[in-house]
This record gives sequence, C-alpha cells and structure tokens, in this order.
Amino acid sequence: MDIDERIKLITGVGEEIVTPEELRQLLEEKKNPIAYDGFEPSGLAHLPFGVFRPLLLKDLIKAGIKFKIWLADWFAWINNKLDGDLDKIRTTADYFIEVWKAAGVPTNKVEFLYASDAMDSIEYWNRVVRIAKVTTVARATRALTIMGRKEGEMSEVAAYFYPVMQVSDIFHLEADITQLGLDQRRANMLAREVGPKLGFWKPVVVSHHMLINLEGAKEPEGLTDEVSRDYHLIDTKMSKSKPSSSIFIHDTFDEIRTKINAAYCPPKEVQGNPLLDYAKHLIFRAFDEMKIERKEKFGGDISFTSYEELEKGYVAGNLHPMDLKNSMAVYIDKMVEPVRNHFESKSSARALYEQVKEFQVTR
RNA sequence: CGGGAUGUAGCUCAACUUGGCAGAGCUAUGGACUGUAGAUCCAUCGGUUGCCGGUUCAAAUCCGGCCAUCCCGACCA
Repeated sequence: MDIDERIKLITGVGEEIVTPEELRQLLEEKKNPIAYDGFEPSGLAHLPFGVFRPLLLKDLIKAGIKFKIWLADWFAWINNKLDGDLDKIRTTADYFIEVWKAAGVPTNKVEFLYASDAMDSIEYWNRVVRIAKVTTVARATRALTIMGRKEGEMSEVAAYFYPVMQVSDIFHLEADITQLGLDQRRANMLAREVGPKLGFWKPVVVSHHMLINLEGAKEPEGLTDEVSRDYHLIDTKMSKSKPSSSIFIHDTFDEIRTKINAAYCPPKEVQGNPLLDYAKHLIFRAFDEMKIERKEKFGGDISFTSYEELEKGYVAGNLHPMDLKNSMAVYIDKMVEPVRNHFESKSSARALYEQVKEFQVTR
C-alpha cells in the first residue's frame, strides 16, 4: 500500500490531525509507526467503545499502524471510577479486552498493556517529574478536562497527576501517534510541546470524533472560551456514566429501538443531531448502503449509498426523522449483535459481564 | 487539637429566628400537541429532614451527644 492510500485511511479516522505534514513524514520514515489509545476501565461498554473504536482500528491496522491499547487502570483509580477500587477496575479491564475480542479486533495485531504494570518503573516516574517541571500549574489545570469532569467535581490533588502521567505514557509506549478522542486533545498537545524540550519526540496527534449522546448537542454554539467548549464536549459525548443517553453493546433490539426512538432528532437539522451523527460515523463506516423501509403513504422504501446523500435528503425533508430512527435501530442492532451474542454465549465472557454489571449497581 | 459553617426529594435549594400536615425549581415518569425527539401545556412520582437520645400534647425547627463535608487556626515539619 502506498503512502497516499495509508494517509487516506488515517485521515478518515482523524477528525483533527496535528499535523498532516508531520503524518506524511512519519509514514515515509516508518513502515509501522506506533499509535496508542488509552481507556479508563469503568462501566459497561457502549457504542463509542464497543463498536466505533474497533471500526476505526480496522482502518488503522490496514494502514500499517502498530496499535497499543493502554488499559489505564491507575487513571481510573485517580479519577475515582468504580469507587476508586483498583480490583474492580482490573476486572473491568479484563472485560474491556473481552469486548474488543468480541468486536473482532485482531489480538495478534494489537497489544494490550496495563498501566499498573509500568508503575514500578523509576524511569516512568522520573519522566513524570520532568514533565511536571516544564508544565505550569495553569497549563495543567486547563488540561484537567481530559478527565471528563468539570471544575466543581474535582477536589483532589491527585487530579494533577493525571495529565502529566498521561503525557508520560506517550513516551513510555513510544507512541509516534496519539490516536485518542478529541476530548483528549489537551494532553496530546502538551506532549507535543513538552516532548522536544525533554529530548523526546513530537507525537502526531490523530484525534477521532466523539459520538454525541442520544439527547443531542442542544446548546446553540457557545463560541465563548476554550474551557466552556471543553465542557460542552463533556456534556455532549456519549458517556458510560449516563446510561439513559447511551446505547450499550448488551442492549437488546427492543432497548435499542426504544432509546433511538426517544433520541433528540429535529427534522431537517444536522447540527447536534445524534441520528445523523451515527449515520455518518457508524452506518456508512460499516455499510455501503443504508436502506430505509417506509409505508407507501410516506413515500415508500428509499436507500442511500453515502452519508452525503442521506444528509442532503434529510435536510431537504425527503427523509422523516421517524423513518430514519426505525432504520437506525435495525442497523445499530446489526452492529451490536455479534458483540452482544459473544457475552451471551461464552460463559467466561458472561461471567465478566455480570461482575462489571454488579459494579454499576453498587456505584 | 481548637473555632466557625453546612447537612432537607436524583440535583439546586426554601421552611428553622417565633415548634403546629415538609415545599419550590430542575430532572424523572405519564398524558395533550406534533407521523420521531425537542419545545410548550397538563398531571404524577419522588422524603427515616445525616445518626442517636432528650424536652414537649406536638420537633426539620429547641437541647445534648455522635458522624460527614467545607473554611480558618494551632500542633508537628
């Protein structure tokens, strides 16, 4: 595969790439550059994690990327996920791996690493301190939004370890590319700034889209300061901790249909519309065509072969929200089904699922 | 260790001074209106008033003790 093809694949994954020029240069230098994404093992797997992420990964692997999955157990601990109980977090990490296997992630091409395995390394902490020493308190404070919490929710000094440790991870994992969600932008930018100062490299940042939650992004473009934009993203993204506005890989077809039906979906409007968001980032990434069945009185069946075509039809009013919803439930169910089934049929997977589900309830 | 403040519905808070059926807003749920959702209107759910005891016919309210959180100070560095 030539460089242009590889770039095309990676560009398709990145909603933002810093910088495209550096990406090209990297691909020219390395046949198999290393990329990573980190996850706090917290609750049950939802669409962004169990469906979307594996889809992106498929293209990255195709492009020759060597991918490292960072199970950020210590980070979940710092962030008080699952009562800050490291045992529960470790169990959830194992469940996460199981989700990915079920989702068809080739485990021979992806490396799973636990953060806690690196924590007894003096080099790691030496690096953390060096990063902390070239980072101002103000800068670290701004980066705290990567924890997905707002200012009032954080009161522990431990939070300040989070961004510097995350930057340290990048160099620990020897990542040429940081391929995380757009909400992790601040840590990655910090790494680019700090890397060269400390004799490391400047990672290329390929940030993927954040799927929006079922309630939609209703706020009318608060173009104010950067922090409130971060907050807006935190409020808008599909989050495991807000079950009512998320779809999980364990949801039955009926549950999916009910949730989709209750989703925010203003007619003819694209901005902040979760249904259009899923069509673009899930359906057309996985399928070549989206078929929509309608009764004759509503215009009869219709089919779209690209997102652009669908969006055009929606804006023009040729596609009613309810028809889109009905079809969406079927397609999402199709995507979730293999993962859901895996946890139904394989007993060891089911046991993990049951445990993690318990953690949710206890919370 | 000491001083102060706070603790009431899932969330934000009223009611405490002067004891008398524990309330509002938001959220949630259900209807109305829309061929979805949202918005709007209507209705409903929601409570061991942090815990234990005391005074009283009657305690969220007054008194005592305890617990938790926050602020300030001291001790120790």
